[in-house]
Parts: sequence; C-alpha cells; structure tokens
Amino acid sequence: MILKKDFFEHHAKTVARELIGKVLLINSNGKILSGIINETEAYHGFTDDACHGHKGETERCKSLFKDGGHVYVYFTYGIHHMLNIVTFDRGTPSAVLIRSIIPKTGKNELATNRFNKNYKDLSSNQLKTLTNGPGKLTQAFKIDRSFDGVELNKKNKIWIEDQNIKIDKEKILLTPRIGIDYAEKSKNWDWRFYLDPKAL
DNA sequence: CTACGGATCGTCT
DNA sequence: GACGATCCGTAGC
Repeated sequence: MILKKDFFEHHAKTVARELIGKVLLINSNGKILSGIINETEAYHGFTDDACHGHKGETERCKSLFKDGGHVYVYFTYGIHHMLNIVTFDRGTPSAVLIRSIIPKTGKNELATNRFNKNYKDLSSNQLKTLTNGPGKLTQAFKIDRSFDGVELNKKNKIWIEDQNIKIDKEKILLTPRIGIDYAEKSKNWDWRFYLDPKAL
C-alpha cells in the first residue's frame, strides 16, 4: 500500500521512526528499484540548528518548507546527493534524511549504478556497501536534484509503500545524528533511528 | 579493525 | 572565500 500525505504530516521524529521497515521505490526507465529503509534521521523546525531551514528559506532548501509528502534532495561535498522526505506542515522546515536501505528489487540495476557490475559479481565488501549510506543509496537509485520537490503520492518517479514488514519497536535503536558536529544546541539529540542489524 | 586526508562544487556569507 | 546531514583509498595495527 502506497503511503499518502497523512503519513508524512507529523513531526519529523515520528515519521523517521515509522519509516523504518517501509519500502522506497523508484521507477528508473520502467524498471522498479526498491529497498527497505533501515536508517533515518529527523531534522525539524527553527530550533533545530542542524536543520538546513532553521534560519529561514533559501533557494536550495525551499522544498523543506512544503507540506509533508514531498521530496527534498540536495547536493553536498561536490559529489553526493542526499535524499530527504519532507514532513509536518507547510511553512515549517521539517524532513527525514534516508541514510540506509536494504536492496529489495532491481539489484542488478543498483549494482550497475554503483559499481558497473552485475549483482552476482559483487565482492563481499561491495555487497555490504551497495546502499548503506546516504550518498551511496542516491548513487544506486540514481537520485539527483531532479527529484527535488516531487510529491510522493503517485507511483510515478518515487514513492514509499507499506509492504507489511513487521518491525518490533525495541529493535529500533536511537543515537545522535551523524556528521553535524557544527550544530551547537542539537548535536546530541537522539534523532537518528536505525534497525538493529540482528533484527532482519 | 580504526584513522586520516583528498576529492569536488553548489550554496551561503 | 569557506565549508559541508559523505565516500573511498591507503596506512597502520
């Protein structure tokens, strides 16, 4: 079942937790690429000094201010795209960063996009690192700025489904967010959620 | 296994 | 002009 607007129109922390175990799907030239989300981070509001929009809207981060159920993609380090799911209400910068995915369908395409190889020819290290980071998964799924601002309500280009994968609540672990040491107030908030590796 | 530095460029100050 | 919600290769243990 495709997730609709009402799923996303909550605090980013709520959505970040509930996205664990949901399935991200991309239509890549008619081929469906998909994977199970197993790591997320919440970025929410004007008081979260790690949130790109906390000081106000800019050209880059304007999608963060949309209503829940859109996509925010930005480019960083001169190399990587980051995939975010916009949450909460219009006017408040709020989103969930997708940090890791477990490949499900279209594995040959994912392997080609990352390593220019068939899935069966991947080394054990390449298998492990196929989509287990925010920059790696956007490379594998071919997600770039053309996805920025897209709505998640149709099975067009990108959408998220509940495929009835059951996740025990105690298997979702919390830590502070990664790579935001520059943040002063918020760097120690436990806004990163990930599925216990032993759970699947 | 961990530690470190270079890559690379759009965005904001 | 500085820097980043990262990744990868290399070096050392």
